[in-house]
Amino acid sequence: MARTRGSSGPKTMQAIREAGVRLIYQHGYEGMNLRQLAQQVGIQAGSLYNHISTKQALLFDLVREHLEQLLRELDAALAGIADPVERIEAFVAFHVNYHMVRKREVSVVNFELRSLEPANYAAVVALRRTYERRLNDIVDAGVASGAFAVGDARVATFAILALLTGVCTWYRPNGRLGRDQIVAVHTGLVLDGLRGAKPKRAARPGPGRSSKRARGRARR
Amino acid sequence: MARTRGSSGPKTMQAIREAGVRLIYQHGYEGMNLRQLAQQVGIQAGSLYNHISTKQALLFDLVREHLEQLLRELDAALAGIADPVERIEAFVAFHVNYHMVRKREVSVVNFELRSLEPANYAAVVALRRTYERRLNDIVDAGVASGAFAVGDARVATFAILALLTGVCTWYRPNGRLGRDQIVAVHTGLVLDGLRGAKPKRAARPGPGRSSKRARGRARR
Amino acid sequence: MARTRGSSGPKTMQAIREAGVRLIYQHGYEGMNLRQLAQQVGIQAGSLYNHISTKQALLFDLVREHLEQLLRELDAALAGIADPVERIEAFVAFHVNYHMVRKREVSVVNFELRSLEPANYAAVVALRRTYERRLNDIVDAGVASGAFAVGDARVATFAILALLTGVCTWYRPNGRLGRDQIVAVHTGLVLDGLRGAKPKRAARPGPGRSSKRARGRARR
Amino acid sequence: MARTRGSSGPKTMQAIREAGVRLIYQHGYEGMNLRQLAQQVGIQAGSLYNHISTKQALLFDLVREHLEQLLRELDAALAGIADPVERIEAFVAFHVNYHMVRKREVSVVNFELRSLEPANYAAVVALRRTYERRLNDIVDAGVASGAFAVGDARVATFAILALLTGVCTWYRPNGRLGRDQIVAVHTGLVLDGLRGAKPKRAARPGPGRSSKRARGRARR
DNA sequence: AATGAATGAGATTTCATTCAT
DNA sequence: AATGAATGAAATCTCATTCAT
Repeated sequence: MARTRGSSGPKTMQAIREAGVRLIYQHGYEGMNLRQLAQQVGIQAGSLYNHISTKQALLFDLVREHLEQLLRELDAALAGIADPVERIEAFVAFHVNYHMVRKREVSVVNFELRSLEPANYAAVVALRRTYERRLNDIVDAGVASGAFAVGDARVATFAILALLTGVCTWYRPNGRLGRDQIVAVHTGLVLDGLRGAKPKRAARPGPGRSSKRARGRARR
Repeated sequence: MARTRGSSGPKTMQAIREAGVRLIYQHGYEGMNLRQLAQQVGIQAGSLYNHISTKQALLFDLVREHLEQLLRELDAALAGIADPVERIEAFVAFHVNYHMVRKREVSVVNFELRSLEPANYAAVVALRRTYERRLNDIVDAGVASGAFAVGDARVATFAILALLTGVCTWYRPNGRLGRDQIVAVHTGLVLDGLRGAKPKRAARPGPGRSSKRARGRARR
Repeated sequence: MARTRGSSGPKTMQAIREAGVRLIYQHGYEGMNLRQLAQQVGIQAGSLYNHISTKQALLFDLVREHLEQLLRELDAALAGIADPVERIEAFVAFHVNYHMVRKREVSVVNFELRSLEPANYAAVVALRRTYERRLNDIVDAGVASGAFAVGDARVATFAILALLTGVCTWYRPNGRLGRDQIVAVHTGLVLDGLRGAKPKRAARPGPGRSSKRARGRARR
Repeated sequence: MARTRGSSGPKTMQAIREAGVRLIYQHGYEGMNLRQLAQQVGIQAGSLYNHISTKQALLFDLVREHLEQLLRELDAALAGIADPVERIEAFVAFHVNYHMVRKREVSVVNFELRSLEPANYAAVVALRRTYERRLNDIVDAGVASGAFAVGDARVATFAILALLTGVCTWYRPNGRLGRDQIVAVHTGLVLDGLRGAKPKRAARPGPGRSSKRARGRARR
């Protein structure tokens, strides 16, 4: 007899989360409204408040949970790897894959932080810093071991993150390149950047400013 | 003689533009409201409509004008340079500097497109594609000449743009590094990525400054 | 137990409709504002939007529903009557009574059509045409049977409608004449007009009725 | 040096009047806005105030002037005619022609009175009453002379006005009927109504359902 | 846990009117 | 007599949130 309409039971919260990410990704936090959200979940707007406390709390929840999961999965992906080059490779593979598979969640995390209230913002930025530090530590270790040569480790860290994160702005699941290829290309770019390139003309002084070698791929 | 109320004259539109970029940068398009904007300009909210037709039209205007200016300035920066390596160097220097100096305008262009109505969105994306094509063409030319070796020119183009554009998310005018240093670091990263790196231990010969850009310092 | 704030329940929509007709009658569609309307209903202006979608939609709703009801009631009033004279009598009685009893609704329907958006306007005009056609058909039937003699059935139709509808502009419930008397006067005027009058005092017995056609001109 | 844009000189006020009537006819007084009006005149909205004092004053002006002209022209049309029937004919011809030729002005006068402020409203209604009295007096005179037989002279007056005024709601300059024909038809209708019709074929046999209507009384 | 109707604050936009030039 | 930019009030509409049921 009971309730005839809309979603129900313990699945509702999950549905809210998923629709929330989707809508925030499409319209931004400010641009999303709770009536839309409720409609996608299949309930009335007022009913959302049986599951969330405020719109802001929903955003914070989504962002924090995804950052925590990101960190957990990163640590799992790096576990047991010691060599900086291999750790970088693992990091790139993990980060790029995660950003392709969960591009919506990631975009929300990256672009909607400004809508967080100060306290929430601080908590989230701390998590993000932790993630950045993982990469920064690898770069530092590689520099220390002589595997990498970078002008500035901090800038390099940001640059790598920007480079790798950029993938979630253009990746399409059925695009020209498969995920493995995209990972390979980015791994090549990052490692090349971290090692420093061999001067093109190397030891031979001649004018020949060129020499064709598809080395990025070759090295893979 | 002079008008007594509020701001006035031909400077109002310029003030609206500037305050608009500032506020959209801070709060996003949806998060900005016209009362704030009017207040920053020093007029009443309704008076904005002597200068703009709608809030949406203001966003479109700001985005389009900045993309057009970006293109004009890029073309000026590349004018007269033929060699792909030098063109890349010029591109990086221009792009990074522009993104440091006008980080707000750039952020608005990059993050607020989703708030454009379909027709406006299409127009803006076309402009952005034109800009991307400039870089893509340089990469292609470099590959053709043998100066570059990349796995996939299109992905490389996106990767470089993401890398370089990322700078506007963390750059602070009085930060640790000066603008020239940041440009140098990024030039190094991009050229290394495009050329393919020398395998790490390769017996790197002498100082061999490959080009007039300050890469030596960056890599050090 | 009961709700504490404002009006509520399924009666609100009805209250909106009634207050809407009243206010549009008084101030016109453009002249009415939703604050007034909400106040008369006993809710906040924003709460109206739990019941209507836009102000325009409210007008359309009111107009369409009243035209549909008008048609339904007319058809009920004419049901089972075959003779054109009797159908005219029934039409006049119905129309005049309706326009006296619901003069506000009728005025809204007649005067506020120009405020309807094109699509809504078209729908409403179609309904009104249907109503006009009912009268036109009766006139045609009377002309065919020889009961009526009119110069032009279409003009006569419009003239009768104007004549009968005019009553709603001056009728006051407690005026000098009762509703039955007003109906009787109009029935007389219409039938006289449709049959063609006997020249007053005529003095000439003959068949009289000078000519059923455009007598005005002839007399000129 | 002198003025380069827009209309000018003594013709501006006339242009405002004409555009004002047109726009009020189309959108109603409340629905018309002064920017539209200014645009049709070819000046800026602010410049209107060199010619009018307020929007309300413009409406009052338009309405009053047209009513005064209507009265003047009516009196000219009736001058020198003594016989009630001929006076009615003259009245009908004048009124219908005026309402066909100036349907916009007339509609404004008829439908926009509710937007007049009380003082203006009173002045205008007084003028309109004067006009109605002209017709009422003719009807009374005809009844006194035995030329007309109406149930109630006052109702008949309103009915005739409604009937004749209705023409301005459907008349189109290039319609099926010419102005003369329309005048003729209405003259016939009015005279028939005023005189009382001769029962169609007299001595109507049959069961005669006609009698439940209170017509006998009305015509008495 | 859901509904549906309400609140109240605030958003964008409109508009008559003013006024220095 | 015209302009163009301003005011300030008010309009329609949106939306997060509350709450009796």
